[in-house]
Amino acid sequence: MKTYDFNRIDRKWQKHWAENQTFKAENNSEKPKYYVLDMFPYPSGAGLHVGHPLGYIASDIYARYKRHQGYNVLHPMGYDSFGLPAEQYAILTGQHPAITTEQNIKRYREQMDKIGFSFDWSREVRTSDPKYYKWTQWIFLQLFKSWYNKDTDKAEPITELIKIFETQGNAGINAASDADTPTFSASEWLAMTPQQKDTILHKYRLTYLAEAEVNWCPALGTVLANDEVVNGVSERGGHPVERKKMRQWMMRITAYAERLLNDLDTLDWTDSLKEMQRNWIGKSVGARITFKVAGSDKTFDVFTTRADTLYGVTFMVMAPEHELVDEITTPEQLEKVKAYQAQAARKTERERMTEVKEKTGVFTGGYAEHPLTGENIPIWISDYVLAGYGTGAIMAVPSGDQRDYEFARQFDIPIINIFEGNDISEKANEDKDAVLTNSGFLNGLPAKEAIPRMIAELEKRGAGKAEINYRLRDAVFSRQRYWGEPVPVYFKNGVATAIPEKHLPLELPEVEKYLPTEDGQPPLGNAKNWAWDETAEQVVSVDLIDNEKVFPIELNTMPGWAGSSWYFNRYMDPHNDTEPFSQEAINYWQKVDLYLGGSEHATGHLLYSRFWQKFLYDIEKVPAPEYSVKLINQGMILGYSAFAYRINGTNKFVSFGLKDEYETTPIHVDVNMVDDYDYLDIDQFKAWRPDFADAEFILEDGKYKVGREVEKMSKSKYNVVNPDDIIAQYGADTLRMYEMFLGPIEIAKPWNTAGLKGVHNFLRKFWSLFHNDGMFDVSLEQPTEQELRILHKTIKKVTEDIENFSFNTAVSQFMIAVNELGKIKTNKQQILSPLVVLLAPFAPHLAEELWEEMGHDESIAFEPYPKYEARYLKENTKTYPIMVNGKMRHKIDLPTNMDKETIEKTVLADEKVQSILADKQLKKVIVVPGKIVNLVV
RNA sequence: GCCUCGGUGGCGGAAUUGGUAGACGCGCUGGAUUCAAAAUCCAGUUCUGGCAACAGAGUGUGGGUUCGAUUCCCACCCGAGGUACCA
Repeated sequence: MKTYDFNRIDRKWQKHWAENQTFKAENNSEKPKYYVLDMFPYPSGAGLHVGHPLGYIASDIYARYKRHQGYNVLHPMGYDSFGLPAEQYAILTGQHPAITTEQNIKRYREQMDKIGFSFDWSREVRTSDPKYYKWTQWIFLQLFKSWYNKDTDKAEPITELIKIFETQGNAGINAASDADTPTFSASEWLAMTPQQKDTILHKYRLTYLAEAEVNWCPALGTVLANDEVVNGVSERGGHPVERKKMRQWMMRITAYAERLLNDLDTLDWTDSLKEMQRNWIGKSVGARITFKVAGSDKTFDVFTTRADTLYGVTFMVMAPEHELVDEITTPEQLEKVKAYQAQAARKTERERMTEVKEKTGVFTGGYAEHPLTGENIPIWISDYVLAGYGTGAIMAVPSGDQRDYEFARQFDIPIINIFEGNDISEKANEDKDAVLTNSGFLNGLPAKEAIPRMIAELEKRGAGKAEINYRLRDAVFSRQRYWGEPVPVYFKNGVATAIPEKHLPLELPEVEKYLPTEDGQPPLGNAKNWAWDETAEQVVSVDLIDNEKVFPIELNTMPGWAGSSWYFNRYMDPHNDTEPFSQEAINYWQKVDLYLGGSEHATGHLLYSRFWQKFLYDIEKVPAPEYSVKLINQGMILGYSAFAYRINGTNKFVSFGLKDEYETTPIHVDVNMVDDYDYLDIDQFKAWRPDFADAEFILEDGKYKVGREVEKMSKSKYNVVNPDDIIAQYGADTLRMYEMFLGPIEIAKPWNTAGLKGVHNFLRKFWSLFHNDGMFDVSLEQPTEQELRILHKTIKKVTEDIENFSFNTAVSQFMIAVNELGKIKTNKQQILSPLVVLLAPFAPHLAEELWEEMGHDESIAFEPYPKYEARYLKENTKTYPIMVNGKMRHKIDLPTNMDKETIEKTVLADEKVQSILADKQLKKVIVVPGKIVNLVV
């Protein structure tokens, strides 16, 4: 007798789809297009766990659903295959990262294939493939060759900028450029050496070299971007990070800050995700105010959002690294200032963060002149002012800013109270509605009115202007690593020069060691062939470097986010060898229609890729300034860790319920040794690790119960569940449906196998509807009204649920349908056939099998999606709850098309209603048609 | 501290222009089947009281609007995520 043989069905149809290339998408079609994208994975050595495919399953359901609806669906997958783990493995073992990566990808592919995804594998991309990174390098060079014109609000060729320099100098240019860009005339430009010109151009390029304060991680031997540093330690590995000045490649993402911020309004993303990006960009509107150094013609600027508080300034604070500090420090203060600067430089990010409580600082001995009153104001240095934000200096208003207040109290600096009715003995007043006093022409005004007046006054005096600042910094683009895209640039006597585009890709050279060189150069410093011969136009040995024809190539590689910042466009035309993607392909697919991925990429990938898309839009390579309007964040599936409790100092373990009677230490045990009722398999546990072999146990009810805790799924916590195991036991369709059934896709939830059986039962029951004693048995009889109602209700609800990405409730709808149909033992083709199509996105293997059994030759994958018919949904009557004073007393069935007055009359005429109302005074009747009748007594 | 989201049975979670709270699944209880068990099927399952009919309470807490609030408003408590000396 045949049963629901899911293993056979899975294998059969996965083979069928692969052999027939069922899901291969064409770049042109009569059908409307739809592009469903997943964030591609880094192929790690650990393989996939049940948490990884959650988003892939959801997107696969939607992609399959769209195919049924008649769309030409692009649903690709690839690998973000440059990355640190493969490199670290290479350092340990000497194995080339490409080999490790290849193995890992193979494993990932096998695991993904077992789940039955409808990816178009002919479009697979890998960021570490030279054919792919050729174009990552190409985009890098386009950025290198561009500057940002704030007047046209877009990127433009640097050659145009050079023309302006040659004819007019740079005075009239409104560009996104470094703060320290000098002003020069056309003749001054023409007189510059190539090196000087190069230095200037880097202040304008969208990728540029700069001496920048970076997050240096000594343990990893590389710099990190801001989003790769979490709580002062590296995101990967948790190593300490320090601030260090280094010459680095940078990406001028700040040029796009305003557009990145504004266009968030056009995106259909979750509020929290948009908010994260808004905070990260951190726009603040304020003013730049210029202060003169007393007794000198030097000036310096501060940035403030509260220009109106200028009369309350009693001291200035500069960041310890501020360039003017050395000049203004008096000989008497020199020693203290130097000591403070040295101390500040030594501090790691983490130390700075933990020492926030107390303000520290040193007086420089120098004074600034107040731009309005002319009074002398002492200049201090302190690390509470950051070199990297605003101008690296502030005007301190202790009565209006809590940090300044604390600093003033700490060092006994006077406080001028500039707010009416404010008590400055305890804290500063940060209330924006407070009215100013002691503030000359601003007295009596709140901040809202005072700020523009102050800015106007400052502009009149040439001492300030309105300005907008962003928290967002330019992104560091250099990594001192081997396993990344080489930067296609060589250094011609110090001038960074692009390798001609026709010679891309600049392929990663072989090295003997993946570690930095002995003199501290990045790993590429170990490469023998890593010099550029300008005349031969090829890569040659470093021994030939003569700095006349042969020059050294850049040793840094690109960061992990480079390759992932444009891959979604490459899928449209993945094998193109003459351009990143053809205009034909991008004009057909346009952009991603649905993007699924984790919110952990909010301030990394999702920001950088928007930036690159906008740049590609500016240079007219892509048709849309945003590539992903609709984004869904799938929540993580967490591990359900299990603990055994070892009694301290012994090899004895006590069961969870009794552990409080002892001093114990919890120890992670492998969740695969624990059953659904939290009981530990003691024999397996003893065999697990040698030191547990002779462990003793204190049991409760003859069993050992473990403790449970929800944690991130990770190998070290022994809470990893492999999808392969679930599939072997229950089949791919059960895994798919169960992961959806677990709860809404966007929330984090622990993996718990408890409900698996329920979903598996559903699939078995569904299969049973088509089979009688294991034999296929479907009748061609006409369905009854009741059966049609069940069918059409299910079509309606499932469709709505898919459209709302509410896949957990969609699965519930299927279960309801199969229960209802099971009760009346339906086996009618006219009911079951549409249900199979409905189920196909969720459980494609079973659906294909049943579809074939029903006598179809073609795959179900493109079968038209069934539509519901309203006539089967309409109920002719509606049960109205009859409420008395808001409490339900009775129910009456009434026709749905009855009007308000008739309902009222009918209800009042009802016998039961009259008996309820018999001795009560009726005050009013509230009728909500289609919903309720409320009698108020 | 600030920003965002959330808080519903023993558990995962349903329920939106405000209208019978707890769909569906798990678990649990009882029954059928079985020598027995597993599996399967049927019934029940928010809590309290009651054999029951039924009564009362109930969506984090307190208040408000409303005939009627899980849903809207105010205040607070708790949790998750993000962010932080950003001037």
